[in-house]
Amino acid sequence: MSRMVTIISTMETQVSNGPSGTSLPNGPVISTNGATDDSKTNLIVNYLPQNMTQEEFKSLFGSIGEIESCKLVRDKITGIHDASAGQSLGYGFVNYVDPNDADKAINTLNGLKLQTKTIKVSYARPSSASIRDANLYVSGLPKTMTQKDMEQLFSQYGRIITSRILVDQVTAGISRGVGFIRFDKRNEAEEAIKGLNGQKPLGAAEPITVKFANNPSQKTGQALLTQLYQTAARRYTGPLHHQTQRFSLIPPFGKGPDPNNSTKPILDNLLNASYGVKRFSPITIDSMTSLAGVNLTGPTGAGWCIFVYNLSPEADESVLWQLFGPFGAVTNVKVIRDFTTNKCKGFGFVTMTNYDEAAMAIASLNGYRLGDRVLQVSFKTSKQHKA
DNA sequence: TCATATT
Repeated sequence: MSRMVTIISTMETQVSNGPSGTSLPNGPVISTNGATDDSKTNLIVNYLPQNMTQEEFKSLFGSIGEIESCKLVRDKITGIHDASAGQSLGYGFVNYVDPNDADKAINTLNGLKLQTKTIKVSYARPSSASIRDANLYVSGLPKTMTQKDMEQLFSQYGRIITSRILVDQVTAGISRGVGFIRFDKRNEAEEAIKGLNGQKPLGAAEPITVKFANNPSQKTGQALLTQLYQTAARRYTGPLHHQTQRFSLIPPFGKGPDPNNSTKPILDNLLNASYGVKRFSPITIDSMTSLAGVNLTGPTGAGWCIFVYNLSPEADESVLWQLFGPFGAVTNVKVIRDFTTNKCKGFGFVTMTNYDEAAMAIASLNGYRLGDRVLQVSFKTSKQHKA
């Protein structure tokens, strides 16, 4: 019965690290809200992979700079055993100590491909009731109408935060005639409904329907259970139809969901040489595991540790996220640096949760040409001898 | 008849 499961809105607080250098006796401290002014330290991150955890989220954004607080937003579910582990809503917030790091995070991580998603990193608007429930569902759109056309139609009612037209999965690219428009303010959305619901767009045969979109946090119990089932099932079978997408390296920047969000891909120089080039190493997984240092670091606690060799002195953590993120769940990355120069010593480590994803990343990235360097990628062994 | 953007 769907009424056995009720959803309450989330009012979680953001987990804080506390002031730097201060040790916290009882684990994470609960801060008051993140920045509520339009400070340049607080970011919103959208389109995160469903299975990304708070820890991975923090690890990813912590690689940019010191984090004041961060939070992966989740559903709070009552009526189900163990309500503490709510489903990720696919977005989160990061508040940096230094505004420069927030800027750097946008430039570096916006557009990053993680599994099947392309994440979006942008400044969070000041939290306010007026910006909530400003999302519209539009149906009956002419199949020829583009996202741009739709935005043009709706922009007369206010500032559009994001828009999307759903497309057919199989015939990839053909409009399903339905879409979403998120306005900056709820009252703008209300005006758009009044002005456009039941109206025919210039020259269209049929009128469109404009209404508020379903709120994800008030989904029915049934819908949530099927979603839980589907995400659970996917863990075992793997997202088969996404394989080609997962294992190709394509430019992560420039085609974000929001064209208004400018990206300055500072990693372009690092990744340019490899754009569009699929490089699959001929070395098989089996042959790799039987290579010299047989003592693989097993799935000890965190996951599978991967050794990455021949990184440039300028390499940073975000490069490793760029490279490995598309292959599956990455829990941690680390670039080994010289203590005095702070330059990369030529290698680093990546931890991945699942063996098959780690193996696929290795098979694809070992021998991968990054700029003018050829990477050596393998499972970490207990001893990395020098050749 | 709807993918997941405001703590």
